[in-house]
Amino acid sequence: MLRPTINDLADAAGVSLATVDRVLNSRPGVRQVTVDKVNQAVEKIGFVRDPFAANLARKRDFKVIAFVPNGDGQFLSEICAAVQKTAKAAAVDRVDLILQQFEADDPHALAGPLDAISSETVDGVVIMGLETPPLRDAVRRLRLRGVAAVAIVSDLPNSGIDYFIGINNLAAGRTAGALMGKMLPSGPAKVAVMTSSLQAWDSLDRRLGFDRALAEGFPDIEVLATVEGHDDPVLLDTALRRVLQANPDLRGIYSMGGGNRVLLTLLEQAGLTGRVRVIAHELTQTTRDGLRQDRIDAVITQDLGHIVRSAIRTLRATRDQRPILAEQERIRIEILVKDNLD
Amino acid sequence: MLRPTINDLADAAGVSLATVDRVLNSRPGVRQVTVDKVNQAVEKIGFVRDPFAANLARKRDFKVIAFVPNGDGQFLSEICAAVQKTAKAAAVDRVDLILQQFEADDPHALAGPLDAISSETVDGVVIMGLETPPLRDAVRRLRLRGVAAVAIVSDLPNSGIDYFIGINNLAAGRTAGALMGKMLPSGPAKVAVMTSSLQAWDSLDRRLGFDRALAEGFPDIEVLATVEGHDDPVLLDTALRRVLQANPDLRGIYSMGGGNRVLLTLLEQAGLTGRVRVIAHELTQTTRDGLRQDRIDAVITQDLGHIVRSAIRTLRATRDQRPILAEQERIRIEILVKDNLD
DNA sequence: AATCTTTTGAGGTGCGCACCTCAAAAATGA
DNA sequence: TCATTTTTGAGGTGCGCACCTCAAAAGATT
Repeated sequence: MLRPTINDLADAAGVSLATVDRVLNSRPGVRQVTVDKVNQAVEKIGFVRDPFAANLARKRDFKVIAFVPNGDGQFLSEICAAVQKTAKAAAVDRVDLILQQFEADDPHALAGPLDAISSETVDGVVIMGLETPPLRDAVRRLRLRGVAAVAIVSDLPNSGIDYFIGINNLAAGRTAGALMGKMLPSGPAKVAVMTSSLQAWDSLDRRLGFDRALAEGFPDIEVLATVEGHDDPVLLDTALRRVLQANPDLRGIYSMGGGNRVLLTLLEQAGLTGRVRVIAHELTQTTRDGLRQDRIDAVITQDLGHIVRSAIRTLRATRDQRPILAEQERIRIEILVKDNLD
Repeated sequence: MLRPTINDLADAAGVSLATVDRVLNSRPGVRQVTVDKVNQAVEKIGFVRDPFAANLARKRDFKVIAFVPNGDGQFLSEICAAVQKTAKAAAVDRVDLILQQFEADDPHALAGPLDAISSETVDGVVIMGLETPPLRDAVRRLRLRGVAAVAIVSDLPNSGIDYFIGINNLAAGRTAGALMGKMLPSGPAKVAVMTSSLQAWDSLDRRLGFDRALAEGFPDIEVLATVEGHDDPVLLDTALRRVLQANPDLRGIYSMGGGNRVLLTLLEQAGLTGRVRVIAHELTQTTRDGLRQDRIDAVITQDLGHIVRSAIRTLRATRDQRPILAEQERIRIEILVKDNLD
């Protein structure tokens, strides 16, 4: 008997197939004694439910909605592209993945649609969003209604989500810090840090990690105050110019969020390309080109395709009550240089 | 009709279910006209076979044998561990993965078992091995017998395998070179390269890539001749000592294969830890500890778990005649520093 | 036109499981 | 003890597909 079936299980437990079914699918009307008997038999013969056959019999697809904020950042576009690509490929596996965008600025723009979701029609949701009280409460209600939920990219620690799929941003910042330290010649040096708030998911953690790694390993390096662009290219340009002028001895820049296009243009104009170490976040068209053209030294990124696929697998495992392969679902903090780009 | 079934397909094609079955499973006795009719209907209604239901009906598991050379290197142990871990997890998906080791030194040790494999009992094989004429021919015969085959870690370019799952070692070497260059202060410097032949899969490519990246981006850096340990700790120790003595101004070491334990011990004894940049390959206990203890600056590695899982998925997709998600199966050249280790 | 061959259709069975109904058995209460 | 409730069993159906058999229809050959 290579793989015990429910029939084998019924025999082993000394009960009927109907009872086995009741226990396996936690249907009511079974005494605890009998439940235990079946569960013991499960252990004894090593029964593992075939999820494929189960879902086939259930005759239902696995429906998932992915919520991604709208906006014109390249990073968001990449996320959406990853979702749509995964949706296409996952259709074969009876997964119905739908991308739904929401107004990023309005904290209720996501809560509303979430409240409209019923466990009758949707099995799970993937959420990319910053935790706000309305969102937190909406996710909690959603979970209570029996809908599985995972957060991607940015954690929702107090929302009662099932899992967070993404990188540890403190560690990402540390990684950038360690790299920056190793790439600068020993001795005193100044390093700038920039971000553009909205896209700068978890910039605080990244900054903290960056500072810590440098303080621990490279105490001679001075990290300037964070330059914030607030998603405004002009504003960012002005702020960056000021920093460059005030610090002619600047040796490195850590770009934690968007605004890389502005940064690279400015560095080029200032004749600093190649003379200032640049570490940026997320692989986008700009950062990819930046690496290729030796205008960026390293990019810290996460595999968005992996994140989305992992989110789907995790949601599905949750519903099928299957274990999760932690190793497979772990999102790595990737370091990209010109040569390991593709 | 959310997902057309073979019944819908039969209707759309204007033929019977039996004929649809004959066409889909390429059974004989169908006129070309009819075949075309069915295939056109497939396109028209967008029929996609449900691989789960198909395999359920086929009532057969997916049997795979993974061939890994024996030996006492840490890298090989990691591979074996990854195979066994995957085997356990894949059992749920009706995949029967078996690890089979072979004598690495004997070119026929792998060819023999491969010749013994029949497509009746085995669906696919995963091979980690260096290409030799006997192996190449054995793999070719295997493929002719209808058994799918993928190579992992090291490519078998002339063996007619279905896919290679692993990194491009030239690019890996380039990556190491770029990192080394960026981590050394500008100006002239000497860098050593070491390997320990047997475990040093594709060391030639790595060396080549390393040299190229440095020559292109950091022409001031001089790369010394490769130190070879031939899997002998004493020999390696002696050779390394000689290099260190002859080059007191050595600033970096690129370890392409095994022997990292010897290297790190030696550097520690020579008081060079932290003064010489060290880039090593493959994440093992030694390199992991080395990173943690700041004795290694960076490790170039590949996710072995990913490789094995990818190999299984690829073999399965091949048998089920499903498309392969290139993006998902791509193995990345990972750069690890202390802070993005886990 | 008669025979032979190739092609097609109709129908059934089972993979492992979910889900349903109805009756029988067991446990519980009065 | 009998009536009531709870628990269990027996049996069936269908998910989408593979695979099998046998007969009918369509072509090809003489």
